[in-house]
Amino acid sequence: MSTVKQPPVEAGTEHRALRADARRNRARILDAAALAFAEGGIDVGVAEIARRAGVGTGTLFRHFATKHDLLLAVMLDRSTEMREMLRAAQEEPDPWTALVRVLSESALMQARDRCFKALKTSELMDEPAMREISEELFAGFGTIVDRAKAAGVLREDVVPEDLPQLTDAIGNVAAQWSTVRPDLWQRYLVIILDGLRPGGSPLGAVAPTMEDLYAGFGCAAVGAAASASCVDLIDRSASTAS
Amino acid sequence: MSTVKQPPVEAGTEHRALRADARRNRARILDAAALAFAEGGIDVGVAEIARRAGVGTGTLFRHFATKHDLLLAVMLDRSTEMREMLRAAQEEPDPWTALVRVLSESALMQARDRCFKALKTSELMDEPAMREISEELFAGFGTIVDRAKAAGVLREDVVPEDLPQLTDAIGNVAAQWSTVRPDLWQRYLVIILDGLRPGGSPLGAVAPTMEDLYAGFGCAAVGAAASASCVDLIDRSASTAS
DNA sequence: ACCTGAACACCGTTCAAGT
DNA sequence: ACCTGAACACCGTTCAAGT
Repeated sequence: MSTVKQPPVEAGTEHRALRADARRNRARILDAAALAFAEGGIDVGVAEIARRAGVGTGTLFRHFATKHDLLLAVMLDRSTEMREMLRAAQEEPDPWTALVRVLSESALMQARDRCFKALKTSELMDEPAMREISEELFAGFGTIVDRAKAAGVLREDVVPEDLPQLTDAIGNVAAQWSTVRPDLWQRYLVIILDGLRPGGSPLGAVAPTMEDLYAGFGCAAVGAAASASCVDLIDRSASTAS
Repeated sequence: MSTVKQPPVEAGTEHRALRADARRNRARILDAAALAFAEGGIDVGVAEIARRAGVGTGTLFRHFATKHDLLLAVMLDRSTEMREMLRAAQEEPDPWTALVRVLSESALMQARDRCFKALKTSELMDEPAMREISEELFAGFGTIVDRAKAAGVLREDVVPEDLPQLTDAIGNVAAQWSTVRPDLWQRYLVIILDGLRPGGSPLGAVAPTMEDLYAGFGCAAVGAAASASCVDLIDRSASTAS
């Protein structure tokens, strides 16, 4: 006869002596969810995840108060993998190779796991835990970009905050064609890499800041004031051609 | 006491003398849906669309047998706009400017309308009507690419079938930052344009075909055999740098 | 011939009842 | 302290009853 609802285990708060069966159930739910999200996308029913984990749906919601929380836990794991990938890339002696590794390996990660797409769609980036890891990832991007610039192999007007957009662009192609043409993304990686060499045309829009990135993730409404500068861009780009 | 279900008006079959009120309702539903999808994404409830259109949900489903059909009808309209945009771009005297226009204007379209994203996510590309229009769009892409190659302003190893991926990549950025940084996509457009100039590094993956593109849209399962060629790419790209 | 809204199936979430 | 599944709310879809 519980009149007050018991709050589930917080995501951040570390498990203070969970009962043995509870710990095992939590782990099985996470595993089942990660697998289900990866191969089925984020629309797989929570009932199926519970079934695959061998628990009741009530148990699932005891550990993760909402489906969103479950997805968050899964994505935090994935982000950890990404962080380790970045750390490895930083030890790469050649600065250009390091940049290529970051771009191509994050494309491969997105090709393998369907729920990376959810990072932009869903409101996952509002979570403080997610931002914390992102901050670390961005720091890693900074090192990669700075080294490449210092070595003179990367155009000077690119900033670390540009990298998420680029990994995204390539990752989307990699994810969409992962079965039919698993290597197709490389074409666009090469095109972008060529465009990142020093001595390119002026970029035409001021560099994004950290605040821009976070604001962009939370965006819900639609703007309609972007049409004006299009003509400018065409003129500028045309004058550089041929 | 209708025992047999009456099929709703087919999407392709042109309205053979709809009753006046029915025609008006159909138009109002389409308008309401287009607006709702554009600003709210494809997850807006069909009940809200019906309410905005001033009809009952039953009427909505009489005209469009399923929500998917309604979305299809809306997207066919949007594709028509895109076709007209392409036609206008083809009349551009300078081949390079024509290419820039196609890329930037499709980015702007995606920034304005949230449901362009649904084109890849949803199974909309399975529809014959959608393919028909796509075929026409691809033909337009072909003209743009051929002219630019002939003028010597575009690298030779790019094919028309590459354009959808590139417009997608830029369009995604445009859509995501449409409110916060409506011009941000231009940075990546410039980078990609620079990478499209003649004399770039070898692309590293064979060009996509029409069949690849259609297969990619229908893809549901996840492949896991793409990791091998990553190292090759890094080596190849590193040797070209500095 | 077309419109309508109550009714159904499905999915995320809750909670009283169990151990 | 934790697990469970029936029950609830919500949304896409249907259909018997209306005009």
